[in-house]
Amino acid sequence: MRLYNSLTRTREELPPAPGPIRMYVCGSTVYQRIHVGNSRPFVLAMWVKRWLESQGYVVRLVHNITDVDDHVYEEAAKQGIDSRVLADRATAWFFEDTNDLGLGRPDVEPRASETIPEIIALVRELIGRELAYESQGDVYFRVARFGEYGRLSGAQLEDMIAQEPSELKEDQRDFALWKSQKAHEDAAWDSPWGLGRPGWHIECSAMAEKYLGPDFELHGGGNDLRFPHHENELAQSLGAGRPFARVWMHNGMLQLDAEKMSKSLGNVVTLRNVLDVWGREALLLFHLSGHWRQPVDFNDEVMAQAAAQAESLRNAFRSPGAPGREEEFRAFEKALNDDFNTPQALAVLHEWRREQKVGLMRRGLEVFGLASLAVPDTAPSDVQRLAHERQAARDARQFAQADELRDQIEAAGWEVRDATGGFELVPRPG
RNA sequence: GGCGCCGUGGCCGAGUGGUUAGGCAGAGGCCUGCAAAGCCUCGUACAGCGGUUCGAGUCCGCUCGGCGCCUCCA
Repeated sequence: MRLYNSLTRTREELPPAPGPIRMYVCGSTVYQRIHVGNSRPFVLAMWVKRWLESQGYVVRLVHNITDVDDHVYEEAAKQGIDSRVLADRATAWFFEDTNDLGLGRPDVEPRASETIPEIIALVRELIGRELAYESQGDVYFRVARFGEYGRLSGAQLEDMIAQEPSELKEDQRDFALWKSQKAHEDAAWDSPWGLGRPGWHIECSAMAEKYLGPDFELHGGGNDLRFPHHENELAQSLGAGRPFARVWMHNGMLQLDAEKMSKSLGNVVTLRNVLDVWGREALLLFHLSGHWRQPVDFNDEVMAQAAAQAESLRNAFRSPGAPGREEEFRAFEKALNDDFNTPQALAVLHEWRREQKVGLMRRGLEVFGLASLAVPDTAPSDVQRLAHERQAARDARQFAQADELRDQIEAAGWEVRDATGGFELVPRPG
C-alpha cells in the first residue's frame, strides 16, 4: 500500500500488514450542522481504515471534535445560549449525520474540551524549551526559533505574514497556544497562565499524542488545513521532541460552482440535506468517483450520475450471478493499494458488474460501506399479490389486463420486470 | 506578490513514454406481447504553441484558463 505524502511530495510505501497503522484525522468544529464538504475527510478516513483492516492491518483511527473555538462562542452568543450547550448539541448532530453514512465510527473521537490537562502540559513543555512564551495570559509559539517551520506548507519564513495580529506577540508570525478568556467567552479553563482556553492547533498535537503516542503513521485532513493548522501542529509536536506523523494525507476540497464550499463563504449544503435528498449510497458513490487528492465539484448533475450508478450496481444483484475467482480480486486491491485510487477501483467494480461476478462485487462494495446495494428488495404482500395476478393474466395472454395491473403496481411505488421463469419487483427510483 | 494543484470526448473521471480505462447521458440494434433490466454497436478526447524522443495525454519550456493555501475553514 502506498500513499501520496504531502510532507515529502512523493508516494510512500506503508509498513506491511499487520502494521499497526495509527491514524489521526482532523475533524470538524462543532457549532452548526456539518456540510457535505466536511464529509469528505471523514469518509476517506473510514474507507482507508476499513480497507487496511480488510488487508490484515491493525488500525487505530483517532478523529477529533473541536468543541472549543471562536466560532462556538460567537454562535452561542448569537443564539443567546450557553456555549457548552451549543457544542454538545452540534456534537450530537455530528454523530447523527456521520452515523447515517453507514461506515462505522473511528476508534476514538476525543474532544478538545476533554483534553485540557494534556494541552496545558504540552504548552508548559514548549515554554520550557523556549519555543513558547507567555504574554499577559496568552501563550504563543515562537515560530522563528523553530528551524523547520514551513516544511509542510513549503512556505519560507521570510514570506510569511501575521497570523492573527496582536500587540502581545514578539513576532507577528507567532501563533497562539493558549488564549486568555475574553469578556464574551462564557467558558474557560484554569491554567498556569490564568483562565483561558487552548488555541486551535495545540489540541491536535495533544490528542494525537494522548491516543496514538508520540509518533504515528498517518495524518489526514482537508487540504485547506495544510497551512497554518498542520504546519503549526507539526511545529508544536516536533518542537516538543515528538517524531509525530510520518505520512500526511490532504484531501481535495469540494467545490460548489467552481468555488470551495466553506462556511465562511456561506456556499454550503449540509450533509443532512444531501443524505435526505440523495441518500447515503449516492453520496458515497459520488465520493468514490473522484480521487481523494483532487478537488471535486458538487452539483445536482454529478449526484444524479452517482445515483444512476448506484442503481446500475444494484441491478446486478437482482439477477443470478457468479462468485468470481479469488485472484480476480487483485485488480481491486491494486487500485486501492496505489494511492487509494477509488475511481479505478470503481471501474473494476463495473467490470465485475458486466460479468455478473456478484461475489467479488459484494466484497468490494463492503469496503466502501455499500454492501446495502446487494440487499434484495422485498415488496409488500399486496404488491406481490398484484404481480402474481399480472403474471396469471400474462400467461392467459390477456395483456390489457396485465398492463393495467402493472400500472397499479407502479402506483404503489414498485416496478415489475419480467424475468425468465417469473418476475422481479424492484422499488421505483425516486 | 509567495507556495502548490489542475486543464482528458455532451457530463463525471482514471491513466507519470508505446495494445480499449470506466461510469452517466445520447443514437442504433438484440431480447420482450409491450416494457423494464441486461447485452451488442456507435465518439479521429487529451487547453494552445514549441521542444526532447523511433514514439508524448504521460517528460521539458512558454502562453492561455481555472482552483487552493498564504486570515477562520475539511
